[in-house]
Amino acid sequence: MSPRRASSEEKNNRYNVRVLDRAINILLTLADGKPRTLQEVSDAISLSPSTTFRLLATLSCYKFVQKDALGRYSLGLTCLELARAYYESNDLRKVALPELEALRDEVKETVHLAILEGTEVVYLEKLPGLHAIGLMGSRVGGRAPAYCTGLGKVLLAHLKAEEIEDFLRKQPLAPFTEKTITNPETLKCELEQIRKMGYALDRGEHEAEVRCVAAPIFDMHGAVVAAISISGPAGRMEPLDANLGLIERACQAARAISEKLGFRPRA
Amino acid sequence: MSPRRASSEEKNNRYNVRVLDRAINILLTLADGKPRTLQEVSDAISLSPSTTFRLLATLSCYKFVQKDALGRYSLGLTCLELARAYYESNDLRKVALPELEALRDEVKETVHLAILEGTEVVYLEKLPGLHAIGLMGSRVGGRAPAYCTGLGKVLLAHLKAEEIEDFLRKQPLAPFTEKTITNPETLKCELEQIRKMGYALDRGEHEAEVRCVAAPIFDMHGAVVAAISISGPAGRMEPLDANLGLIERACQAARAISEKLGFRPRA
DNA sequence: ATTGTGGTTTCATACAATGAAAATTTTAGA
DNA sequence: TCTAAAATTTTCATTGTATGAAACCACAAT
Repeated sequence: MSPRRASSEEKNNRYNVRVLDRAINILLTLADGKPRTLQEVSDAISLSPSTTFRLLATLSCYKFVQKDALGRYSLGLTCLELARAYYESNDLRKVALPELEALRDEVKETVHLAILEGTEVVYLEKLPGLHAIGLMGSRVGGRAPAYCTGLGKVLLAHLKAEEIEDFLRKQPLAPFTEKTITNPETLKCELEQIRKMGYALDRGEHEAEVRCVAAPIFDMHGAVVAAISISGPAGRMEPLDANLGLIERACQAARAISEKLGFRPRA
Repeated sequence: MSPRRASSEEKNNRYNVRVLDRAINILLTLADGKPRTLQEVSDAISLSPSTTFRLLATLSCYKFVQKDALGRYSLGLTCLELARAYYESNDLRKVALPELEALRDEVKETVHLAILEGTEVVYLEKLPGLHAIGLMGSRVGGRAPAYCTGLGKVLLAHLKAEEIEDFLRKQPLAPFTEKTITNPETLKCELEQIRKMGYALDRGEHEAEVRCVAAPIFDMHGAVVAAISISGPAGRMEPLDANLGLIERACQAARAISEKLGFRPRA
């Protein structure tokens, strides 16, 4: 699904502690959800079974990982508990939540809050729409490629020109649907547009049946730190460009959140 | 709120890797949500600033922790991502979810899924009721004391007698409300009752205005591995004992989940 | 400017983490 | 059920890594 993190030793800052590096690699490896035996883990991170065993034992004893009945390791409960802590103390999320709830209740469609992380979007909050069970694949803590989602495009649009070039160099523009933008030049134009308009549209570029409007959130320094979106099935959202009420409402909510973060509209 | 984990070095299994131990203690320390400066962290875990610095640098580089504008550390995005992985690959939760949704839609009240962890209950899933905004303090990944919640009591009830004694030795029965059971003997009787009846009631023992019905989930070996509950405001739930429909529905959902886990009703 | 505080880097040293290999347990096969 | 093989757990000697002290630096407060 999302581009997997390369095996190991990729982020060697000068001061990294080796054991920690290794232990973290175990966790990241297990983050794909596949339970592994000791051997499989030790293969995955290229360490001797004895070392791997000791690392897993330590992680295990704090419930960072757990052993299932078949002796295979997977992530443990502590991961969930740390996430709750992160989640609750996340200012952006806390500030945005009331606005997002109001927005969701008003438009009845699914509302997202997300940030840019590398070449991907990470969802910080998802409020499912009030219609039937959502067929949207997004999950809190989950990722999606930036170039083909409303949230992603609006976040990319506000990067520096050089960062955008950088992004294009790193990220191949694979087509998810008919509508996915796969030409770098086209994407750059689109981003330009988005920056000027102040919002992004997604006409099924990632999931064919999903349409979405996204708007950026600014912090007190005027930097874009996150984005929100309203998404729903094509049936209810089209014609998207003409749906000015929805677009306006998304932008307004984003502005309200920005102001709560200390953003001054006319700087 | 929840009893804090003691400072450090408490879980010294023979084979623990020291650095890892220390790094994990940093994470657990930061899990209270309070951002800390380098010094505060190094005090909290009783290590020299240089060592702490290096550990934090490593954690930081994998986004396990992050530094805010004031140079204070708090938990980072990776915690959220690991949790998502844990969450999605959690079989119990996956199996239970459809049942829980059906249950929630039917009774319109808040539905929980939880497990016992030490002397506390950890919520794995929370489906908010369909009435107004919930005043319930529970959160996925969060904890609550076992002895004064429906979920907790039903989970305790199915421990071995010796484990219950153990629990009572460790856990002081502090009163949260008028109704909290603070006498160990009374609690033991209550647990006995619960085991016989097959479900637990909470008449505001933790949060004064909340009532709750909880039922146990069994795995294929007949061991109790989790519990579910229906909770709501006293106004709508009382008279609780007489609310046989609700009780029956909770037990039925729990049984359905148990069977999906391979539990054979009449063994 | 001056001092002080907290953060970062350097460095020599001790000892903690390591892998090889032995011991043990578990699994598979007959 | 017993035997062989595989995987896990433990031991152990060695080395190189994590360590804290102290030097250094950035920056705030005076």
